[in-house]
Amino acid sequence: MRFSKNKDRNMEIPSKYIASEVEDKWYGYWMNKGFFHSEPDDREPYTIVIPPPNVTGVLHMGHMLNNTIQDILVRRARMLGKNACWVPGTDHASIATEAKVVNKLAKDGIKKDDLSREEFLSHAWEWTDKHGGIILEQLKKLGASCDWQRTCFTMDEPRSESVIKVFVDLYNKGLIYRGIRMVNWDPAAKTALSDEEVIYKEEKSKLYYVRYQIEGTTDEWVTVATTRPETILGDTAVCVNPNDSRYAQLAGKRVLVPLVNRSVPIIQDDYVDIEFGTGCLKITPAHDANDYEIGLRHNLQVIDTFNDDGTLSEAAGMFAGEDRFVVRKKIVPLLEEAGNLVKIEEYNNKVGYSERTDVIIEPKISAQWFLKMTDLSKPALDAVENDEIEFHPKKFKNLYRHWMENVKDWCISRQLWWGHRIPVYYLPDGGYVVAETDAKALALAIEKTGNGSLTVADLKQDEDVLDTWASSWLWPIAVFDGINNPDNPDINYYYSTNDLVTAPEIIFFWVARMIIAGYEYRNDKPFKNVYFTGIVRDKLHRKMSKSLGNSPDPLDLIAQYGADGVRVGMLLCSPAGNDLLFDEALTEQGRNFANKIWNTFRLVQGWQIDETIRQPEVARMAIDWFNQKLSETIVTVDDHFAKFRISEALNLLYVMVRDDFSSWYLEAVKPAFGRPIDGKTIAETKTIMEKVMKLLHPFMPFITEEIYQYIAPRTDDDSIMVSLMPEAGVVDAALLKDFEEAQEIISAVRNIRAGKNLSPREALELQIVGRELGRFEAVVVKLANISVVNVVEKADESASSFLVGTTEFAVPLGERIDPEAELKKLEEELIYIRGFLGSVLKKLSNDKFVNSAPAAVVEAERKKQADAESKIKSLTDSIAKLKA
RNA sequence: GGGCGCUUAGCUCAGUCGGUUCAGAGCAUCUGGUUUACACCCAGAGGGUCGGCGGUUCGAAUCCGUCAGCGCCCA
Repeated sequence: MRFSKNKDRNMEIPSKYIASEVEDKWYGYWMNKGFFHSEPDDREPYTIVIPPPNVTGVLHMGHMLNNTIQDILVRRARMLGKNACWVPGTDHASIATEAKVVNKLAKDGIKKDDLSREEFLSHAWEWTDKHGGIILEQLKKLGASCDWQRTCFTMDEPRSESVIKVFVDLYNKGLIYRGIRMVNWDPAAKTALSDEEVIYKEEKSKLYYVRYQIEGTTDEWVTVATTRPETILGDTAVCVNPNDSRYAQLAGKRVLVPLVNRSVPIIQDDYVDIEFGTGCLKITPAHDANDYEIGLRHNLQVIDTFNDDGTLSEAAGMFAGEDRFVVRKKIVPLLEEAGNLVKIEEYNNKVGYSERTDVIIEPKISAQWFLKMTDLSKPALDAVENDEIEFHPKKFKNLYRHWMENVKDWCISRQLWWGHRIPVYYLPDGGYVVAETDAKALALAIEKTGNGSLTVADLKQDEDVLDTWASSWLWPIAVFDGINNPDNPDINYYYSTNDLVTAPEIIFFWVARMIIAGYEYRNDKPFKNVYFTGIVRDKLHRKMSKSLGNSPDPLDLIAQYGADGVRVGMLLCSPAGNDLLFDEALTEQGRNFANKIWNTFRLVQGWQIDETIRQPEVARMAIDWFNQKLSETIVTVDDHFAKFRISEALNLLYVMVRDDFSSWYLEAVKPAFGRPIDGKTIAETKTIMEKVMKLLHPFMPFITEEIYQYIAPRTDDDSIMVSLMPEAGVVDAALLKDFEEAQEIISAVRNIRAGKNLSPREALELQIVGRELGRFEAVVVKLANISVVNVVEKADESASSFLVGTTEFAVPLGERIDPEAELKKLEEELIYIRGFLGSVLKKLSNDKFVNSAPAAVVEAERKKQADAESKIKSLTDSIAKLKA
């Protein structure tokens, strides 16, 4: 069916722009025409891959900001004649999604532990199918010009295949290994977390001083300080600093662990801080990362006293099955009873919480899969260092360098079901093989064991899945299927991509790893520029969050202010790289701006046209000027975009539309009330308006399309979003300067009117002393409502005078002149200029300045001097005249 | 504790190479305005010791040092 965008051109245009009535119409039209879709061709490509939001997530303000910026970049690139492709998609978000599914099942009375892996996954897919993609539909409301035909999901088939293929490849390169490590254990999700997924919070807690009896004595003790008395049951040593003379005599002795009376050695290690607590540290290698390292150095026994769910295990010897925090409470009185508790102090420390489940992280010894990062990260570090990849703002380079130079191996396994299952297959008699598929694994197993009777059923695949980032780090490659088909036309054309827009909080999780993957798998950067947005906060600087309830619903905002209004509002408060303090007043400002634009259109559209009238001089001059102004604006906008100063580009256009276009240009060409406009001026005005709409289109796609379609007859395929941006002509700076002078004259005359309460309808005489007014005289005459411009040698005695540059102007006021006020005004100005002249003369009388400053600077000072002297002369003349 | 960054108008921020009448923008505030596109508007005004101190320089918001305050990252 053919989409109809024709409208009844005779209908009266409403005085207020109603966004909700046009936005869906144009989005539908763009979709229908396939304008968002890209295929490789001869044009230069411009590519962005979306930071994939959580598949079951909903749109929040951070997405709004991020995707607004991406859409602006993509729409602009498209209008610059590039083949623009913005690839959308979603992320499976292992932990977050699994947690949601577990909660949902719990509400239905189903425990995850009672389900098989397959049963659980079918629930998870059901959930994904139901909620997945909602967020992408929401992006359409924002106007996002994504190539929806290319929508990807990190767990769809090509992407899953890519992830597994990469795992096998890295394993075969010797970069993946299985290691026993202290990991951040989330006892609620029962999975390991990366360091980046742990949030440390300052907490009031207690420091317990506990004494351990020295073995073989009856009343000799050492006292340790600990925040975690429940871990005492896993102690396998007590440690002191070798330089601590207080404890020198303890070397080689043993102590008894309280309550369980286990005999453990007293060891010496530099790690112990002599100043902290008692200077004596208990060592629990299974439950503290530092203790674990010390344990390795001193060959200590490792006793894991916790279960995966955070309860104590049989190995603890007591409290088996009870929660760690319950045990902390219960163990204290027992220690006291046994005579081991010395004292308890209040203490502030930082406690790690899981980003996803918000439970306290338990350090835990665990077998995990790791990726060696040192060699892989080298090219990725270099690329950013030498600006092959540019960060905007630049300050993030430092952060990146610091992380990359201290990069740790990446723990890529997660004890979850929702995700890409690790392609490691354990053999019946020990050992394992790594392969993309069951069949390949079996073949490998047979080869490895020489046992031809093995079947798939004999292989046991690893239960764990891969960290979500282990799929999203391939995103810029995988969305073009560049892992599975490294030489396909899409990847060759679109990769590497141009810009990535994301948040600085995932610079390590995601950005750094994408760069690593890019060089490893394409030998090329994944993107040229990374633009880091700020965090959206409320006006009290608080991060927007569900729990605070301080985040507006983006869709409500769009309904209320229009997508264009919200986009403008977001950008107006988003300086590059800084957090933005969102305030609904800004979206209101955005809506008001849309309305302003709408009314300029109403004005232009409402004029009667008479082709027989000659074009007035004033209109011709205004058109000349505005075209220059447009060129100047385009040059500056280009520069802002080149530097990713998107907010500033919008600000410039905002001011240009409101002031230059509406207040100056349109007022200058506007025909007298009730009169028609000449054909030439209306045609040129519509051309100008069309250019202004194009410049605004990336920011405000809907209203600009509406006006573009309305202002001239269009073919069915003619849309502003696929039109070309206006180009800057040569800027005539002298002309712009002359117009500025005209603006100053007009403002000054208006000020005189305001001061004297003169009606704008009353035409006034304008005197100019000693020279002609210049090329914009007609504009001054019209906009200041001047009856006649007279070149005079001396201004009229009863005139109010003013200076523009060094030229004196005057408006004769006859009886209405107030000599007192006039005198006061002139004298104040004289004082200011004399002061200014003084500072200039001071510089010029300084030989050091004259001799060492560049000639141009000295020359400029001399010019200032001459101008000031000239001004002083005309001011003193005027003052003398008034006093006479 | 280590590292990085920030501090400019009431608020949020620009300010390029140290040099133009350079201390700026938007918002907010105040004053005036039902001019015929727009009160979701227009025309004006006020408001800053450029965090403090010291240094370099003919000249510093800009460069250096130092102190204070704030933020982020890492331990």
